[in-house]
Amino acid sequence: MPTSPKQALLKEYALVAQALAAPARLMLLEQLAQTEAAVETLARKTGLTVANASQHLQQLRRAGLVTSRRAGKAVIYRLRDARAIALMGLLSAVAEANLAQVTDILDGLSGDAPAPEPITRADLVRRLAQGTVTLLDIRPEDEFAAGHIPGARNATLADLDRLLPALDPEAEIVAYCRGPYCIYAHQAVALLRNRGFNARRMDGGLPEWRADGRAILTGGQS
Amino acid sequence: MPTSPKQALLKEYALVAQALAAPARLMLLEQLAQTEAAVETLARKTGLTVANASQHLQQLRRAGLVTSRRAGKAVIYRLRDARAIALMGLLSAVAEANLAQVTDILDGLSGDAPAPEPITRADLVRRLAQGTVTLLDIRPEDEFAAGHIPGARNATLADLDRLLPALDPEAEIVAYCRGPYCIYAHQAVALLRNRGFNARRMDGGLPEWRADGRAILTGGQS
DNA sequence: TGATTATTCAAGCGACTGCTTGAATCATAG
DNA sequence: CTATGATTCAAGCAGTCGCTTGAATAATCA
Repeated sequence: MPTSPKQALLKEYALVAQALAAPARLMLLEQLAQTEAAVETLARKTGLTVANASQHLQQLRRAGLVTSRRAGKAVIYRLRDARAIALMGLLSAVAEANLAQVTDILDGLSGDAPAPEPITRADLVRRLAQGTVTLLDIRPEDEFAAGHIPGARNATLADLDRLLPALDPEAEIVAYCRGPYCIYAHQAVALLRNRGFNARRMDGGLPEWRADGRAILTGGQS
Repeated sequence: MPTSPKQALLKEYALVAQALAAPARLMLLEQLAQTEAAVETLARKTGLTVANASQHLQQLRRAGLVTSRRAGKAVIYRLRDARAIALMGLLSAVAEANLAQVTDILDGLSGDAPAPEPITRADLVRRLAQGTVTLLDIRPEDEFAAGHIPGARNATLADLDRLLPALDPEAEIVAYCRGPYCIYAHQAVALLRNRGFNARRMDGGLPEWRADGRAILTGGQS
């Protein structure tokens, strides 16, 4: 018998979940959430071999999470729609809520003192309008150039110490990075708080900000 | 070196996705979204062997999606929180939006004419208050008894033909069942429309209704 | 206590995954 | 057309997954 429609449906749903079930593919999705990219670029950023990345990307495409198009000799992959971002976010939310392991890892990042609650994106907008907050984008320069929150200043973790003297010690500092799987912002906040600054994370990363339909600024260093 | 925190995090996230990556576990989650239950009950409802169901349930527990408690000689499993339902819903939403296969299967269920858009839960509430709609719960009687939407009438697919004469041919009929993975409501709507009734599905199933915080009626046949 | 019922454990199997390697394909540039 | 660069395909290997089977635990009941 030709397998019931119910079984066929469940198999398709499982296929989507399966696409999210490998760390390598989560890394690729995280990168793709920043901006579309060619296979070779993605392979380099994630540390995978090109052939391996290609295979993972094809699996993501089969699951309907990404699409690809040819551009000259390169093939550009991109997220299919914002739902993929929502799925990634929910996945990490479930993991953080229900897996003791995850909270341990994240707490470990923030050193001795517990990190404060992240600021919501809506609140951040208000604070930015008031000018009562310094916003840091903790991602590599090329990702910052591909799009960032207006008013944000780019800094990698390595840069951060050098940047400290230029920061207003009175203003609150908000850091963000790639999104749910990215720990740069966690680490930046920990470092800043160690130095005595009043720092916290933004809830979500740039992909979530973009998914909200909020303004994005494209182009070089700010 | 003790694997970077980043890798460790991704592995945990992947673990959650992996738990959703097998049709058998999706079936179990669908059942658990109706009501908590013992291993043997779940095994019978899903057609799995008891040992197999037990192993799947343990995997779900490791992923933080369900919890268990002992009750006499039985072990009762239940969803850990509403996030699991959200995750299941999003998974099916992505699959339906991005996988041609899925839409083919679902369209195949509804016969010749395409099915109308489902009614939102908020709209349904309004229509129920006005009394301009007949609500059908297309699930087995025991699940209906464990909780259903107030005002709903229980009917399995097999019952449905017998029930037809009692239905108001003028009123619109709305059907719902277990949730995102359940096709009973699809099938019921197709059957009713074939018979000339004005029928459509409710968006989501009982678990989503419950997750909204809406009223649930518990107890026997209505 | 021993018998019963519900669940879990442990071992084994066939199938599938993720990764590597090396060759094949495809589009552009000379 | 051939050469080059980017990607994909194909084969192979170690490791994991899902399922089955039969035994081992737990909690109740007579």
